[in-house]
Amino acid sequence: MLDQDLVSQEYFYNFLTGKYSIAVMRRLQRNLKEAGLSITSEQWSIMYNLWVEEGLTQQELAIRTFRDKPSVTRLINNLERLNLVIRVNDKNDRRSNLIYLTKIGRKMKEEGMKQANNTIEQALGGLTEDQIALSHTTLHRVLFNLK
Amino acid sequence: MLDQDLVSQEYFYNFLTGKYSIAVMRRLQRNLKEAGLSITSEQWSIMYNLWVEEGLTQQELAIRTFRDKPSVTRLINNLERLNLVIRVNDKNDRRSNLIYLTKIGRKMKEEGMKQANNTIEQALGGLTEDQIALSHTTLHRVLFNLK
DNA sequence: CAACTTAAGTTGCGTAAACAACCATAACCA
DNA sequence: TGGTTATGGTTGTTTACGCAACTTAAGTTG
Repeated sequence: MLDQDLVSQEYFYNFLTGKYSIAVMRRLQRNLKEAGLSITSEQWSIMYNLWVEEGLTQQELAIRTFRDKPSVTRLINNLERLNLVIRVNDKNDRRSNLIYLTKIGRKMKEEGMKQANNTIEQALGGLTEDQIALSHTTLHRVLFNLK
Repeated sequence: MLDQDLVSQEYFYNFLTGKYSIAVMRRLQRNLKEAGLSITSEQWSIMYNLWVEEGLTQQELAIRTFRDKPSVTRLINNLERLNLVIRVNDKNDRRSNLIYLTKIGRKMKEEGMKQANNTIEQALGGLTEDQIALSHTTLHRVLFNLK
């Protein structure tokens, strides 16, 4: 590869180093904070999945958030300390913890989703529906390729 | 927002929580490791910028990698410990450090870029040039919006 | 049913992140 | 020129990540 290509391919390398993602997550974090929600964007990703469906195992949360098991263990630890979720031992499979929201955690949904949608609007401003849909396809494929 | 929307909008929320980015960076990490390069994907992003242009300040590296100053300080610390880069105090502005590659760091370029390109190929496999180009436009806009 | 394998979760260790507070030097400007 | 402001970098604290090793419980199979 020639050196000139480095610059023209900059987009790829930005992608590789998570530049876009850093930008989005940082903005989400900021929006959450300004709305008075003291959770991180990583914690948000767990909460989001529980807002969609409660009673997931940590394993299932790991798959859905694309994080590894230790990361989920610790995110749940922190969320439990914040009184947003609780672990309930599964009676049918004593290895598993089922994760449920607390009242506080459930109440957080409205504002949490609002800030998420805010962030998305800020990120995608000026793009057409078509452009957004096409990127969807692309990113979906990336996830499929790397799974 | 209705609950059904949560699922159809999943793509946006994956984007928000860095799911795509985690996938790509994890793969880069793995490819680097398999090629015998013991650097993290974050360290790679610093090295990449230095392979393009040496003698950047930490400030400039922070901008180019979209990281904050403390993050760069510590990344440089670790890279210096690995003998891949050195800090050189700028004689014209004694506040600044200019970052240069060592011989080892320079020699790493070939394999480092190869693994990066590998990762990109793996991530974008099955996508057309057009699709890739369009996503480029979209992500570029996102960065512009959030900068 | 005992031995073996798989699965869910936790712990340890090293690295990286955000944010705030800080130090040193340079630039401004009145 | 002396005081203020801005800039480049570092340090401290809390949170998060990746990998490997480990524990405990289920499932499998001879």
